[in-house]
Amino acid sequence: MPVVTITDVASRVGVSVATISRFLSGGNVREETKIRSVIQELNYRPNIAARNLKLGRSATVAIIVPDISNPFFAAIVRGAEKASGDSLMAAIVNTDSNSEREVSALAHLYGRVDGAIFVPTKESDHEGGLAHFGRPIVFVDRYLQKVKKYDTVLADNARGAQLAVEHFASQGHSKIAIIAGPLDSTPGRQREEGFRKALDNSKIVTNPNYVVVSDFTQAGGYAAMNQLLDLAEPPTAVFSSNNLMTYGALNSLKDRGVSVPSDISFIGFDDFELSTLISPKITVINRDAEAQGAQAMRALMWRLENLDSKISKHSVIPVNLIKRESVTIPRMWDLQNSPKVKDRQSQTSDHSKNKEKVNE
Amino acid sequence: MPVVTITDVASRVGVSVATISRFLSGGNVREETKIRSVIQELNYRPNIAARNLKLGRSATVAIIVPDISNPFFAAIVRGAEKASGDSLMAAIVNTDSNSEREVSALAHLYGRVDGAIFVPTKESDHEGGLAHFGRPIVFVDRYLQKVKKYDTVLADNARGAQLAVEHFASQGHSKIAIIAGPLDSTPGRQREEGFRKALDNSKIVTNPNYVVVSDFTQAGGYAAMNQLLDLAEPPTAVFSSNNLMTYGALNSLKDRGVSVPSDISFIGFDDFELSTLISPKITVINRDAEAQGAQAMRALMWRLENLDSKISKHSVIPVNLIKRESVTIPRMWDLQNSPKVKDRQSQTSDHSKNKEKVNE
DNA sequence: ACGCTCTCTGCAATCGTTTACATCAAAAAA
DNA sequence: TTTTTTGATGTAAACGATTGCAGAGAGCGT
Repeated sequence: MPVVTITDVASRVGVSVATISRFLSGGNVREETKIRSVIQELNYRPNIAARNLKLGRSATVAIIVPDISNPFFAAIVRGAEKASGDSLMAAIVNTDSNSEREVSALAHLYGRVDGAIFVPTKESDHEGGLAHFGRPIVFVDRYLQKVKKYDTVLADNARGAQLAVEHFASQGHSKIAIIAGPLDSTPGRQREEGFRKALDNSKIVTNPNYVVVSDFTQAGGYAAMNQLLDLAEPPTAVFSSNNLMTYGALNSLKDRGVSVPSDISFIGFDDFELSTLISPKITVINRDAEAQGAQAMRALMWRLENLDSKISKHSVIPVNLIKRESVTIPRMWDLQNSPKVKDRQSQTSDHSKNKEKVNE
Repeated sequence: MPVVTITDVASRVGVSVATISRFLSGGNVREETKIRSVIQELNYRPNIAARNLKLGRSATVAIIVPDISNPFFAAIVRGAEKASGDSLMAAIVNTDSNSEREVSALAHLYGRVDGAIFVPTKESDHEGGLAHFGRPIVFVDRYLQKVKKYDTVLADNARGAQLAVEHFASQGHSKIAIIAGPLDSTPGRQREEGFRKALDNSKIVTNPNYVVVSDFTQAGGYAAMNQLLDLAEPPTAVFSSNNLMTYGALNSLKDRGVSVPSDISFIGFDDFELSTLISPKITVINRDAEAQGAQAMRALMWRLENLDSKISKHSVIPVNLIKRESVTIPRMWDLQNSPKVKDRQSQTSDHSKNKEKVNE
């Protein structure tokens, strides 16, 4: 299997390599059809390394995500990859939600890629690393306040929280809680802010106990929900700021025998596979993560073509409410007094029922 | 931001570029410390394209999977990427479970990568494309019978099916069914074969109606489970051959109000996130998918270093049974007669209960 | 017929490395 | 001391593409 080069093609056709090269880059050439057939015949493929060397680029972009196993990040990657077309190669880098690995990834990628799509774990300033990276970066779902020059693709986080609160309110809820993400992360902060603002709009006074700040992990969601349930006056509706915390919160509810939605109404941010398999089907705020990834890739590609443009672009992906079964009207007596969780547990037929089944 | 080359380093240190190059590739050089500091100072990074051009390789491998959004494939990718180290770049390619896109991906990758980890959708012969690709490929979870020269990393599929059957049998089940994957796919076939053999070992005669061949999709699992439930004498235990079909099967059971495990015991192949959130927690056959991906990458890297070796390597990833709540002993009367599904539905208090809740 | 523009072509330099080969000094062997 | 061995170094030729430059026809107006 001899490697066939542009020279082989040229000599076979009877022209110079320059002509072949020009043909390859879309120039006008006399022997077009013959060249085409010879390329086909010899199955010639341009040597990418040589081209990249000459052109001073790598034709590769990095997609840096905390965890590819998370369906949300997987969707981002997939959308981005799909949008990249044939001209670009995408190198996926997993940082395991580890800030240090983010900077080392950036350092390692330096000189190997033309740009990056970056979903940082925190908003910690990688500034040194970022500046040093020296190539276009598009941030997804995170907005570095200190460094304004980068493009971003965010979800409409505030709107999502607002939709959730409004839906709760429309069902008559006023004891509405949020399990928030880290306030030093863009989605964590924006969703919390949107939540507060929506409560204001609905003339509901915000109970500080109903805002518990967690960490976007399943364990965090579990603990946060426990904390809410332990309140003397627990909320009747809970909004969880991301999918992982939703898993944790639902586990907590399940473990404590609190029934959804009859005891507590629930909305999560970001849809998840299997959201329809669990009982009840969970109502969620959804966004098109694949579209978000695609948008990021388009933004990056645009920037690669317009390296000199100074203005940074920010796009926002819309969100929508998917109504399923986890929200209903609050119980009558919840509107009046505030029973202890304990009292309610004894009333949750679902739980005792579950126990029965397992032990039978 | 001037690009710093090996020449800059050389002249700064006061040696020739050859010396720097030798230092970079681990050779012995006099000015080692000085070189090191100059590289640091100038922040020199070797130009990958130039190196690849000279060395005639790309230092990139492709990881071709049907669907990165599937947690199983995501884990494969992750393990592979983690095992690749710094020397190799991994390009992920999604084929959307589309056989045509597989061959076009292979064609597109030709000349761009040094090798590939490939999880084909089917075992259809890409032979033309594969031969033409002309570089090492490690197959994951699929074994092309026609082309024996490739390395493979399979799960211990037969053993998995065997574990499931034995667990069912140990609980007293004999009406055991399988929702099998496509028999022209390695895992589909091996799991089905393992299932049959395990039944034999347990002296259980195989009821042909209890083997329904499906397609590894959620919809397929749903239909297959319906088919089993429609039998005059439905099984008391069902083994589903992959996670997607498990989702579908569970949805079917839920929709038809068949309670797990009191009405039917259930085991799925491959664990899934949230397997603990749904009621009951599903007992599964599990394998370490990340380890499988890592193993594949190691195999590929080994082969890249030993291109001439003719023997192909096949490794097998062990499986284990994770006991949870979806298996129990069959009902007494199921051991004697065979009631219609209809009769059983009226007995599933869980289902009516659910209905009540929704309508309340 | 002449010059002018226009389009296509080939030549050759170039991108930043690696490495075979020749050198050369120092260390080891004589 | 002389000869041989050793090991680091420099020189220069690749690797396979792109592209500025200049040349060669073709087409056209005068």
